[in-house]
Amino acid sequence: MEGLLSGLNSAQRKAAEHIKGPVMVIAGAGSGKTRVLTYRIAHLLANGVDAFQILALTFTNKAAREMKERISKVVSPDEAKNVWMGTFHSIFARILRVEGSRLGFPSNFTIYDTEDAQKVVANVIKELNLDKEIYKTKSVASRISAYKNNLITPKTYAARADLQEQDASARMPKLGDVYSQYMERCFRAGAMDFDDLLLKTNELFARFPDALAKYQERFRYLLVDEYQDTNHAQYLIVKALASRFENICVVGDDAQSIYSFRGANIRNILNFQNDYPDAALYKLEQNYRSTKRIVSAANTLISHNKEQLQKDVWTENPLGEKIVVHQSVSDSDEGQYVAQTTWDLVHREQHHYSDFAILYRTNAQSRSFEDALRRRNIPYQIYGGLSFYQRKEIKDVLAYVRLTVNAGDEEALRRVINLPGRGIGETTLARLTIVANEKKVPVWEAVRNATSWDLGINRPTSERLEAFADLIDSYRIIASQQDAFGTVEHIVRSSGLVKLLAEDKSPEGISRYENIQELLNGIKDFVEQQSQTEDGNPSLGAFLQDVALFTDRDEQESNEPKVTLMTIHLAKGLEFPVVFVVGLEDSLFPSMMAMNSRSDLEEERRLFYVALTRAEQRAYLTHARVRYRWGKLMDCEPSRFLDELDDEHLDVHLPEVVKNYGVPRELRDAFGDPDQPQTFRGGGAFNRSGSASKPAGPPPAPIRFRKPENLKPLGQASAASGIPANELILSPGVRVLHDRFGAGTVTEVESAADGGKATIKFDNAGEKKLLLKFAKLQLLA
DNA sequence: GGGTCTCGAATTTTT
DNA sequence: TTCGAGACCC
Repeated sequence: MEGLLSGLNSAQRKAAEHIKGPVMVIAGAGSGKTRVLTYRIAHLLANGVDAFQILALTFTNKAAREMKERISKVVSPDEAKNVWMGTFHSIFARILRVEGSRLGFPSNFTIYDTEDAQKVVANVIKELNLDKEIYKTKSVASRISAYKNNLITPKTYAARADLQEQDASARMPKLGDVYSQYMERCFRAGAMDFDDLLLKTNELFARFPDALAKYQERFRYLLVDEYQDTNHAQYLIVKALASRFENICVVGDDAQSIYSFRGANIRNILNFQNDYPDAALYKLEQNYRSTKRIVSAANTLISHNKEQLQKDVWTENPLGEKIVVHQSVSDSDEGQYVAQTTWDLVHREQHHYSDFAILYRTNAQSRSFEDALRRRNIPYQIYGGLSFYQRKEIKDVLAYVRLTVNAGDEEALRRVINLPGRGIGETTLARLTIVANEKKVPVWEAVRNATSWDLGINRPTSERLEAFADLIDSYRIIASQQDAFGTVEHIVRSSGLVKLLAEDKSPEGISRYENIQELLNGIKDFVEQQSQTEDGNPSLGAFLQDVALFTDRDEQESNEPKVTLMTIHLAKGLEFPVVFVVGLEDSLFPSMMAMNSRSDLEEERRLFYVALTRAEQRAYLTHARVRYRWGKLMDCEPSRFLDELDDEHLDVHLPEVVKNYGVPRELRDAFGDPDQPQTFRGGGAFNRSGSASKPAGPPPAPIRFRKPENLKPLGQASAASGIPANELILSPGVRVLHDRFGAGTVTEVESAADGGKATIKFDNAGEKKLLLKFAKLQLLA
């Protein structure tokens, strides 16, 4: 143990060894926060603390998993296993499975994801006959979510004139009704949404002091990672649990608080010392990640924020290269610059593709980079967007599973009752809902008793309903006899889902079919994993609990080095040798919606801080002068944040013609004039000078110069000319490699508005027609 | 009850 | 532009 701790610097070590009483660790970017948490837990165990008495809360599954792995290496894996470590949601879901009956929830309650929750809201709005133009599903759902995160229940809401007034002035006087009806429906379905997991935990602890005492007694040592991102509900849970022994250690960085739009409250960390006047404060200020220039630029940037805890991040790392600020003509040009620079660095400095990250403010920006990378045949991986478990076909299968485990699950029922088509339509469903509401029972009850209850539904339809109920009941029997894999395999076959998908021979349909296979493989893995641990449970119910909160996007990690593309939000906690922060333009970054208030703008600045501090060796900041947004060509001004970096660390790239203008404020004056867009629509000249200033090196794929009037993103420009970008590298006879099908030969390439298709004869998988935008094809030499 | 078309909205999103 | 929801028609 001593050896372990000696690997820490003095601040890290003090934070790890201070185990009694409240501790706050302010951990600057790259300062070894995870090391401290890991060693702190190891140190607790070494000092005789029972592993069962430690609770560590994180925000992502990934963070929890990584910490678990690290701890297993330091102490015995058996002991590490006994530490409760997980996300707020998974830990409290686990507790609610045990204690939820006190609140009237079954132990097999369903967890509704955001999509499910929104569907419930939409149904309620409809049933209450409210104007859906005013009561927009999404905004109603997010209001409800915000209330829950602030522990405002429908009952509290009814007593809060201020909130009601607020909603009334947003023309939604009935919001309280929607909210309480929503809660009622979830309750009846035996379902909790993500916010409920926190809200109900608070309710449990408030209403049942013995339950609180039990967990206070059990979890004597609390650790909370990313404390700056806790919302009010999480804050209260932590506070309640800690109030007995006050052995609480929170770790965070106020400068990296970027989730206020989800209810995260930066005050929680700023006020920690008010909550615990005796709290010890440790600051981790030495950065081990980035060069001096990057650290210094980031410090200067964040110093523009008024609200922050005082700290002084420094590093012993080398000075490093200047941060490159690059201006591009257009968004597609920006993509080309990033791809070209990546290619150059890989070929001239022996970087691997996995060293690179392209970070953007919004997901929509990924396209120009995909296009450019694909043209150079640079492998990349986009993170974010739909995760595997959010795909329709996967959710369909899981809906059957959910319904099997919890018959009350109304959203699951609605999803699959007519999938595949069983002649049960909207009208029937509406009838069922009305009757269920009248009787205050789950909709399932109405389905199950369709023939015996008087539903006002014709005979054949009632019989179809009963047949459906029989089908689900039969799954329940299978589930009690077989493991999760056997059950789900049976479900997808006998429900007709597989047949439905197998009939769809389109590339998308094939991909959906493959996803189901993938899901089954995943379940097989789960079952095998469970059978390897002594207290493992391979049942369907256990699988569902595992999967409900695993909406993670870190599933597929391949061995092949790839460039990473993700939003800055997703990049928090990660690091890369080379980082491109792209789209640094006012109203994109900072976002248009964040420019109205100082606190919003400060959050955007923190976001930029997070982006910049992901970089270890090199950082590139790019912005474009024009960009396609919402289908329109827009003039863009450089981000105000660029002005906030010190010039001495910057290396500013401009197209030759404008080099002598300086940056970036002047740039705005020179090019921000919307009346003269022609100035820089002389695309050709700028393009040429732009590429002339790039480091030498042959581009591996053809780059076409656009005509002035054709200044469009690559995909569009080339589609117009009949040669979609994707197809530039594909032609009959070309050998390619597909993730799943292996090697094959292209036999035909078709143009299409959506990016084209290719027919490929695979060596071992036969001939397939693939949509190029889905098939991640690699060229074979 | 199921398919097609048109209209409208469009940050970030650990769970 | 792109996606999804809802209207409309068979």
